[in-house]
Amino acid sequence: MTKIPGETAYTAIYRVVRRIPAGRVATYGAVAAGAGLPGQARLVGYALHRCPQGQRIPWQRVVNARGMISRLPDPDAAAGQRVLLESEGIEFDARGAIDLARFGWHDAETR
DNA sequence: CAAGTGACGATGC
DNA sequence: AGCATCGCCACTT
Repeated sequence: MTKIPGETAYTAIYRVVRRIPAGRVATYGAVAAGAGLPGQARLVGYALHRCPQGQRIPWQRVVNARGMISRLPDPDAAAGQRVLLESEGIEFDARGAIDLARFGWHDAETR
């Protein structure tokens, strides 16, 4: 991952999230690692929390380590995210979790 | 400038 | 197995 001086961790995170292909999901930790911030999963969540719509970040493809959707004080938003992911081909189990072993995305280049 | 907070994760109990 | 706590870092008040 090319480290650009002056770039905040946020931008790096957004870039990684944007690289997540449809039909795949990445965990906060994986995104953090890909962004050059190993162990800083919180920063990823924080960055996505701001939800920069101007960059159209597919934040819905980022889930926690259990493959479940976090945040969601809004049950409506949760359902929307789930449906959106399902429409991309992602399958949820009875617990509402995603099988990371099959849908978990791992950066092949880790640039 | 100091303290609090947060879409998480790992560990302890 | 489920809950409580600490750690990590950036941003807000």
